[in-house]
Amino acid sequence: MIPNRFDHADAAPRILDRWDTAHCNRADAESDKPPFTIVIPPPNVTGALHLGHGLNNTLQDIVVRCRRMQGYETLWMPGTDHAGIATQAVVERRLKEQENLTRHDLGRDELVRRIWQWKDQYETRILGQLKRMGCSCDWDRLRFTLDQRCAKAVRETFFDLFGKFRIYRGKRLVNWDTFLQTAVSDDEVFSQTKKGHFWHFRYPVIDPKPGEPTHVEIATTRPETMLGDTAVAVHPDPAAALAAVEQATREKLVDAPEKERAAVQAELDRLASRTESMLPALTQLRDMAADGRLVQLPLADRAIPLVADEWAKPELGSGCVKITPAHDPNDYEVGQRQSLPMINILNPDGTFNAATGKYEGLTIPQARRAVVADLEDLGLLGDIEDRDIELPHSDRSKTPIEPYLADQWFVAMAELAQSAMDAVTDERVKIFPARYRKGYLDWLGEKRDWPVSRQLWWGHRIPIWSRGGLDSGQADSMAAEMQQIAKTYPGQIHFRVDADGERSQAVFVCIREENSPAIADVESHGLTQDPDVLDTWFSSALWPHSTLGWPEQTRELDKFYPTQTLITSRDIITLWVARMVLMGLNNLDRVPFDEVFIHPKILDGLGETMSKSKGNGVDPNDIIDKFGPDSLRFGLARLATETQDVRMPVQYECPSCEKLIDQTKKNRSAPRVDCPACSKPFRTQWAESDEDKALPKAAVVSERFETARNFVNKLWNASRFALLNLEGFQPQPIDVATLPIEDRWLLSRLATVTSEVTTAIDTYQFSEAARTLYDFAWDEFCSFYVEIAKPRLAEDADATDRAIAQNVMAHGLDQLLRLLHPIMPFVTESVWGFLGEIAPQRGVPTPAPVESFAMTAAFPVSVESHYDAQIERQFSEFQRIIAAIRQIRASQNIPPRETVPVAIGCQESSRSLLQPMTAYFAALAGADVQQIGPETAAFETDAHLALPEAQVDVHVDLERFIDVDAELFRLEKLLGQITNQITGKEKKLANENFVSRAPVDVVMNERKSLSGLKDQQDAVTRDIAKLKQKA
RNA sequence: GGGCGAUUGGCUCAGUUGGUUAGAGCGCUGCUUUCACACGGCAGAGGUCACUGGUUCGAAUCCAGUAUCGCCCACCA
Repeated sequence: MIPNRFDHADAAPRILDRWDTAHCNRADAESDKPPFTIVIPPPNVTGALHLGHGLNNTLQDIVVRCRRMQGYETLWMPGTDHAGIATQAVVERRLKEQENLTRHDLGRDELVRRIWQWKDQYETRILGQLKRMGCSCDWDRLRFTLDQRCAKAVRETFFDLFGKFRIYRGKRLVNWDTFLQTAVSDDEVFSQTKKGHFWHFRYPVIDPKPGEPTHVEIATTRPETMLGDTAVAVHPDPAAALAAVEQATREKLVDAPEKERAAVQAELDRLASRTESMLPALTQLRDMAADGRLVQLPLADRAIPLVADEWAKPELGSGCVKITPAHDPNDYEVGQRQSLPMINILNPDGTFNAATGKYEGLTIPQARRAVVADLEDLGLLGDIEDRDIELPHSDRSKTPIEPYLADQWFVAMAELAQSAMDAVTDERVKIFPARYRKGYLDWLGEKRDWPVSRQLWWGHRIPIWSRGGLDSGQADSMAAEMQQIAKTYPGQIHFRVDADGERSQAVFVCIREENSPAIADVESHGLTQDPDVLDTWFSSALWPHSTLGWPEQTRELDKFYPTQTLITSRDIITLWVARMVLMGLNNLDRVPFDEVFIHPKILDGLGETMSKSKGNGVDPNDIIDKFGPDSLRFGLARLATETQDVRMPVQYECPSCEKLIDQTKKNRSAPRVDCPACSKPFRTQWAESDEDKALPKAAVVSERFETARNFVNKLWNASRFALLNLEGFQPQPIDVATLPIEDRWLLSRLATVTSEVTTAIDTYQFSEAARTLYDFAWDEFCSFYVEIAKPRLAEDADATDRAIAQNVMAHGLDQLLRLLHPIMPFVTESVWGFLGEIAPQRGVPTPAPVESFAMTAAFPVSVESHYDAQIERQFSEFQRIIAAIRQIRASQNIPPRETVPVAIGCQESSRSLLQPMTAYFAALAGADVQQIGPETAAFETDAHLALPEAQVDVHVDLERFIDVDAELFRLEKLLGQITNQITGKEKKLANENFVSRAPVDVVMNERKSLSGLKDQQDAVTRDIAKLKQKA
């Protein structure tokens, strides 16, 4: 009646439905129970979830379910992240591909509307994935980083920081994406090596004095930027700098490996000759710089200064370097140090602007050709070297990045960063594993101000209105007007007047609320709102409190903040975790979470991170389809160890024959693959042609989940056995002390396992928890307890004992289901339902009615009084005897159905234990135990195995089965092993140092085990002699 | 360039404070299909724990160095 496979596809949706109807996931802010809160790391709405998210959310759900069962008022706050630039870029790219439109064709409102559509679509998909995995979030509380609640928190925070002067405006070089026309953050930039050139050219010195050079030679990979040059730099102390480099190279030569010596030597020679040939000229240029001398910037017809700055490396190029502060990050630094003007030569779309005169309107490549040609005409062009150039590219648009000077809003980090560092150093926030503390502290320690403006349309619009170009009189009267507005709407605006360019001033007003009446007043004075939006991490940083309703003083906030733990991946420790800490402290003066657990990353079989762009990404849904949600979860938890990233070889599943085909670099980027098994083709995510698209699609899966799937099946079937044998179950109180040894053994093991699993989950050792449960369920509960219980549960068994066995079995299964539920919620809930029907009241020692859901049942607490070391030791003796009999049987090829006579030589104390277990020897090893006790005699045709640790001799009667050769082979091999060990131990004990220095108990143990081995050796030798005599 | 981590049977990984014969799953070999489960059961083969030194009575484990791989950060006129 109950099928022999767990049908997850059928059961899981119904179980989800039942949990949902009973509101099992819901957290109640009015509850008296202690709170336990986790906020989800909100997945980006850019696309569907992959296995990395699968892992992240599985681990959270394990903790959440465990705490819920432990009686906490548990809130797992779900939501998604608007992911600013990433989402906008995805939608813009699609717009381009499908409709050949840019965002400017649509306009701001329409583009944002399209992105909302996209968001709705993917949010639905993401939530569907999470729900299918069994994530027990409180779905009614679903948040989005761009929803009204979050918007309110964002504005309140911005307003507060602005008022505290922790938000300021400044010009900075940003990574400019000329395609998307926006600044992108450093982490959205990747480098690509391109073939390029190193161009040398000369700038004329203005009015050279006699003996001075007429030209300064510089070299660059970006000739067109010379139009924005505002200086030429030379090192302030070229002699010392050269000497330092030479010294360093000489030291390198000393310990350079053989194959590199020649290269290092050549470099040293080059430096030496360079010092000789160039030092005088560089020194002279340095003096000229100190003298304030100018050079003529060709094509732009500007005089620019020679400056002395350490950025100019005398060992490189010509030793002089052109300085373009507005278009190069390093030159920008030099410009700041040397107070140089900064000339922007680009328009936002990457074309040259009016400042470049006749080059206006040219694209960068066009301008480059023009500049080079013009310099050549002027005779100022020198050598052109070939060179590989690392060119930064935008991760989003895949186009080259231009460093670009732009107005940006910044968050001043000095105090905020310090507060977040303190929280970790004084352990208000604990990071696991602890090694990740360093990265967190180092990054915050730099206290670099946080640029928060993004030139995007998708995000929280910066709540600042401004008007620039004011003279000082206008600025004063504007300030007075704003003062008036501030009075009219108390607490609604902050304003300040600031410099705007060289001569004029600007007024900036920050408005607190989205629908503030102050907005109309402010705008009536000609102020307009900043078009930029905030960095997506600004709203993410508020996630733990914005989702609970801050800045409102809600019951939820009171009950569920601060949260207890955060489970996330290591690449956002700085971007997200650190910022949540400092924002939590700023807004609520309390850290947002007590503990942070950083879990491993999932890599594919080639050791690469999974991503859709590589084609090795795995959709959790595909794994669920093939293996079921419990297998997905168990498999991930089992692999999530503390030290290692998870290496997960990935396969295509052939849609025709269901064979798994290993992914290789080659086939994972192909649009179609021919199945090597059935030779039918299938398509991949890359299919483009209509022909390919018509093929069936292969799911990308991993056979790594097979073990977990088998485990689910094992548990299901053990449960099935128990259920089938609980017929007529009657709850009754149990006197544990009078139970047979196997029952007390099970209770003792349950006590141990419960405490181990609890500790493992408390300390984020998910792999350990999963393994402990796997081993216990499979090797102990199924392989021993269930097997032993079989005769006791049989219909013809003693009725009294059968009733007891049923009670213990029901209890054992009950406890196992509870322990496994956080990791495998579906199969356990399913079995829980069946068990509840047949045994609605259960428990040892006192039966009680059970909860209707495993999900809301109490998590087991280790019953210390059930732990019994003596029983566990005795039982393992029993297990070892079983193994010994099986070993002998196997070596003799005794057919499984045959029963063999067995004699067990043991101490008197063990006899009373083993005697009642005769039936189990029969059931587990096909043994007919004829004698047990100290005076046991060997059989006439005897196979003998000594278990010295247990002081037990196992004899099997081979009368009917003897295969002399096989038995001799077994004994000779055994003798060899024993002899080897004896040799090792004798050697060890002969070592005077060992005997005198090692602890007494270690030495004693060695002696004891040696004498045991020697007895065994004698016995085996005798057995061999006897056997040979016989033969 | 700086930091972090890894290197254990064919594959993927465990291995607690140094202490008997280094474990598991998959794969492999042999046996096994009325009796919960063949997604099962039993037995077995397979490892000089990356390398070189050191500390120690004793090292997969601690220390130093080397090699390879991975991740993060910085830098690249």
